Amino acid sequence: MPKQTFFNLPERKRQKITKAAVNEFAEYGFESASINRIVANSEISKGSFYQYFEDKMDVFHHLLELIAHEKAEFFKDKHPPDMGQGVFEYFRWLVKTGMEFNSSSPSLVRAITRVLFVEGLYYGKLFEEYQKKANDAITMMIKHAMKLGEVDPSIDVEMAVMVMETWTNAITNYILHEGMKQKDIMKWIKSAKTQEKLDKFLYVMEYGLRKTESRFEKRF
Amino acid sequence: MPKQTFFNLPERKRQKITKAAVNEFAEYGFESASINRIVANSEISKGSFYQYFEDKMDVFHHLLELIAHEKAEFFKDKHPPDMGQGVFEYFRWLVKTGMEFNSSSPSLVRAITRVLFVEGLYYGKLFEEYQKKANDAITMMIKHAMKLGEVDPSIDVEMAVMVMETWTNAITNYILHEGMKQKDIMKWIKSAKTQEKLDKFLYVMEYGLRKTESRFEKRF
DNA sequence: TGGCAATGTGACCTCCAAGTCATATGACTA
DNA sequence: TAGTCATATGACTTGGAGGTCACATTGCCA
Repeated sequence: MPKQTFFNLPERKRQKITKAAVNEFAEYGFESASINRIVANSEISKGSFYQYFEDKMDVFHHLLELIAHEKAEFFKDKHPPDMGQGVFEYFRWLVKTGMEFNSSSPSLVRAITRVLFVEGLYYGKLFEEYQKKANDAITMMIKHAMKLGEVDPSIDVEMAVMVMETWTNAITNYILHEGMKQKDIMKWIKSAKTQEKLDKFLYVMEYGLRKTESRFEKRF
Repeated sequence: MPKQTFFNLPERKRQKITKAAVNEFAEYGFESASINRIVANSEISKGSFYQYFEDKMDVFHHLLELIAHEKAEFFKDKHPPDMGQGVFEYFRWLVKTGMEFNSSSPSLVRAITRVLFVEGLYYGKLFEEYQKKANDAITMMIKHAMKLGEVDPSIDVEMAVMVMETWTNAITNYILHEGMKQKDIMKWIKSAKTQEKLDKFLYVMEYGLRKTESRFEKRF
């Protein structure tokens, strides 16, 4: 947690620092992020930085809190489909709405995912608790879907969770990577073409790659 | 490419250096790998290092050549199933045999995948050509499978390739991560339990997560 | 044995990182 | 106005990175 001094700062200054930190982590990841550069880009002195934050991890924590807050705000007035529609429909909504959120703060999301789910793979316990949070939510969803008989019962919960996480990550990476090239990323996300792409991703997750008689030509 | 001096070295010394480099990249990735540590762990002097290699990238290139060579050796006397068995059967064989290879040189594989497919995501053009090679092979396979009508035709080639790559990566990461905890990783890979796990991964890729009437209880 | 080319060495260079601290600034209070 | 306290500053310390180079050691051949 940043120190009180940081929260006493005028809004604009705080945002400038936050923005510089976001860009730094998004571009360099955690390990290679440089406090010197953050300081230079936010036009504060090195000494000030250490009056606001304990260290690099502390700034990153601030970003984690920020994204949690922003995500909550973003999802507050969105309405998920009824669970009666099925878990896959719910997950589809979740991913699509999640991507809209991502496109509303692409750098912040990129910074967080890069650190948590890419570097995090190798940093052991450092970021474990944050990864666990995402995991828990998906686990609950899967267990629910299993009870309803929507998920293939020959797949165990642990694996299904891993599949969904793998896909969420792959899609997020894909969207951020492609989206960064667009001039209006939100518009691009909402475009029919991108939405169709998302549908295809989720379709493959749901039905697999193999052509099977029963469902051929049902979609697209 | 390492300099000639490196190849003039006695086998044992060369192996010691290689081993130190492998461990360094496996543990720290490319960016954070330290030549000082490689030098210390291989018990050569800094000066010698620069007589053998141009720079950090040069050592890494050596590892890329090494893994290509070792992989070719490993696969030389393995026999893939007939293509008549179907592309998915072939892919299953490829992944399983690939995992056996991975367990025969886990640190080397970990070093390479970490750099190419994790850091590589963010380093732009640096490692592009190597990623492309893997891509091309899978693309060919998919196109072949499409012609034979094994892959769902509503999925385009590009996406199918991405799916297979995503899976190959996810499985490799999973296996290396879990496998590193085992005392005999090769034995663990070949165990019925692990093989079943691999089958399930590939089953999900092939048929998806959703329970569908037609194939329920056909497997496991 | 003497001489020379190839190989090996580590002190040293520059650069940049994280983190510290004596000092300056400026706003508010007695 | 004088005094006090929170805030701001950047020169400085330490440490480790990549890379260089003058010199030492080795091995081989005339």
